[in-house]
Amino acid sequence: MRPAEAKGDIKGESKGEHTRRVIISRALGIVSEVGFEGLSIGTLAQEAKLSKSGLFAHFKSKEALQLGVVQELINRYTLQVVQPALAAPRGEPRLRVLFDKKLEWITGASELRGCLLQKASLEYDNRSGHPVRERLVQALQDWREVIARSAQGAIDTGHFRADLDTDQFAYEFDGILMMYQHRHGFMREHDAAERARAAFASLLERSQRRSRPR
Amino acid sequence: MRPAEAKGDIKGESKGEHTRRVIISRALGIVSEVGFEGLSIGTLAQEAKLSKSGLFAHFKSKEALQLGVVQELINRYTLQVVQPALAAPRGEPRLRVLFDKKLEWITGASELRGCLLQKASLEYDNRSGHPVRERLVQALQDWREVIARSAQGAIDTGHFRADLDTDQFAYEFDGILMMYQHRHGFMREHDAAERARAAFASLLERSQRRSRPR
DNA sequence: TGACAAACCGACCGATCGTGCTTTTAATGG
DNA sequence: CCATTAAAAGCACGATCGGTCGGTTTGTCA
Repeated sequence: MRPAEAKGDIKGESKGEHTRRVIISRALGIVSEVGFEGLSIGTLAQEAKLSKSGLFAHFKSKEALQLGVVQELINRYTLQVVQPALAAPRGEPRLRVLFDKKLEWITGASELRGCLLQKASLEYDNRSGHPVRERLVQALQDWREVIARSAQGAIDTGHFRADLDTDQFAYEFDGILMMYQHRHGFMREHDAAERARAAFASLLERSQRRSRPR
Repeated sequence: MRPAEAKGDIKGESKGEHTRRVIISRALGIVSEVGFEGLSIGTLAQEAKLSKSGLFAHFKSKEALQLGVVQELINRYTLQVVQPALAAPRGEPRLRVLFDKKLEWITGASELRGCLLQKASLEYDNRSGHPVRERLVQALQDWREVIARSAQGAIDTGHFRADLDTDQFAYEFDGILMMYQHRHGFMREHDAAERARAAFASLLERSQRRSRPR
């Protein structure tokens, strides 16, 4: 019979599960280099030291492979960006952590270059109905809500003024970070992080209470 | 037969030049659908009603083709976004036109979906040394300077406060627009334009004179 | 340990990729 | 109107694409 495949068994990991993790890990590296659509089975197999068919046995299609990669990306994003923020105290501190962690995520201490979610969203933006696109849309909606709810938390704690539009806050928050991805990753500007932090400081200031008299 | 196609017929244009324009025009459409690297000679030839080799004769390599497409993109961008702004009066009005025109450009009144320059910049962001990348970097630096210089103009005309950091202004200006591309083109949010305009209004307000004492 | 399923491989498929080389067709100029 | 030249087609190449299939190795459990 099948071995007991209880969910989330990291220690008792079967060979196949281990290989699958290796594959997706390598795939992430490739995707960050040649883009999402540029990920090919052959190259990936070579990278993972497997035969094409051996690799293919783990995913019944390329689309499933792409979905797996996207899901892994989302998992890492949640782990490295969202969760540290949720662990921070509510209000402005949480938003600062959220910003800093995403900045780190984009800067890419690891081998990943830039925010692959953003990259992927541009690659799939007119692939209506494509499962990968739908998954990305959902993930990025979740992300937007994380920002907006954190902003609402800052209102509740009294850091932010009560009439702040939290969705508008999320829009500008993410805009600053998207621009950082562009200035840092593509334009290779050395002072991109300073610009981003300055913009964020400005956003925070004008979101705080009694920031402007009328 | 002289196919005087209603499509922009330039007077002293030889056959080859006309065909080249048709090719690049079709290529732009394809690029906006399948991305920049996804542009293939075969598909493009079919679209332009040419044989693969017939098309290939116009560009000695695929890289040259890509460069041609990028250049055409830059030309259109200059024509539809930058020049209308330069025709507007200096100061805040010019910046408003710059913003509106880029918003229209992203929204894509034509068949083009979203800002292909942004799309391309993400596809080539780790292709260091690639001619297409270098061309894009230069174009986007020019764009950044257009914004910054327009902001400087607004300082000179007295609309903006004298101590405004024009580069910081350009950063936030473009960030709002990049976010619009994401919210409109990918997330398909109906109120993306309102969000963008609100963010821009806020940016303008806090750039104006006597908005806040430091 | 033996059996059986999971994991993996090598060969192969048709299609398409970018790119040459040669030939034919069409435009142009004297 | 014809000769020259430019433009496009025809054809073929090696490589790679996603994907299939039959068989072999290897891990796991009774």
